[in-house]
This record gives sequence, structure tokens and C-alpha cells, in this order.
Amino acid sequence: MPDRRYWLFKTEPSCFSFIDLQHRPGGTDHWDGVRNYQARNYLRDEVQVGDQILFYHSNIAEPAIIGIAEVVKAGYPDWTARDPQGEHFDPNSTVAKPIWFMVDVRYVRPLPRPVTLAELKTVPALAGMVLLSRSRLSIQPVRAEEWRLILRLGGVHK
DNA sequence: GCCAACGTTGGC
DNA sequence: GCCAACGTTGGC
Repeated sequence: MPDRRYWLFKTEPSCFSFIDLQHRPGGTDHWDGVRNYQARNYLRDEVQVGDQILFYHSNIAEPAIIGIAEVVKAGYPDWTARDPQGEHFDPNSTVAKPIWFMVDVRYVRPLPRPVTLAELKTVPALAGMVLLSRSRLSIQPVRAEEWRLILRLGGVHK
């Protein structure tokens, strides 16, 4: 578990975008509102400080990985679950027994060339990506080989 | 806007 | 604990 280092975080840009993250103080914000148990488990148990994130925009004309972010704070209780006014309220979640978790992430850099979903589908080495088989999962592990290849496709050269 | 896939809920 | 109904997601 501690040696997983790469993730894909999915978001609808109309809700929260990569540019929104860039404009937060320090390019940093909490990743709240995840209400799926498998994604919650990743946030609570596996996502660690320093892990690298592919930032994916969904539910748009051309869904794509558009940038890189990193984890700056590991999982802690998602307090938006306790805000009755908020969109992500869950009356079953309490301070003593939180159900939902979030992490803090920081903007790192955009990909010089976004890598679209359509393009990902054409690359045989990426056929095993979680994104292609379980597209609805909002927090997904990414293998190191996949990470390197996607960055290369995105025009990032070391 | 449609619809398929999938996660959640709730009756039994 | 099964499974049908229902709600949500997200590509197209």
C-alpha cells in the first residue's frame, strides 16, 4: 500500500476545474465531496503526501487529462458531510464517526498537450487503465508505467 | 438530451 | 441476503 504513488482524480470542470485549483491560495485546496465508498477508501487509507495526481476533466465535449497536481495532506474527515446547507451533506456522518474523507491537493502544472480520453483509448499500453474500465470511479490508482507514458503523450519531457 | 453502466436503497 | 427499482455518472 505505501508504494502506490500515482492517482487520477476526476472532476467536472463546471463544478471544480484545474484552473480553479490554480487560483486557490498556494494553488492548494481540499478535495471534498467524494461520496463513493471505493473512492473514499482510497482517500482514507492509501493516498499519501507526495503522491502525484493526473487531473481529469469529465462530462465535457472532450474529456481529457489536462494537468498534474500533488497530494499535500493525507486523508482526514470531509467536514462538508456535516454541513446541512451544503450539497454533500450526509446526516449519518458525525465527528465521532466520520463516513467520508478528503485530502488536500496542490496545483503543479498543466500538460503542454492535454491527453484526451479518445487518445487514451488508442494506446495499447494504456488499455488496463481504470479510467477505461471503471470510468465512474472518481479516485483511481494509476500505474507508474501509465503515468510515465501519459506524461510523455502530454508533452512533458524530463 | 439520450442512454448504458453502475452504485445504492429498501422491501421481502 | 437477494434483487428490483431507482438515482447518478459520464460518454456520445
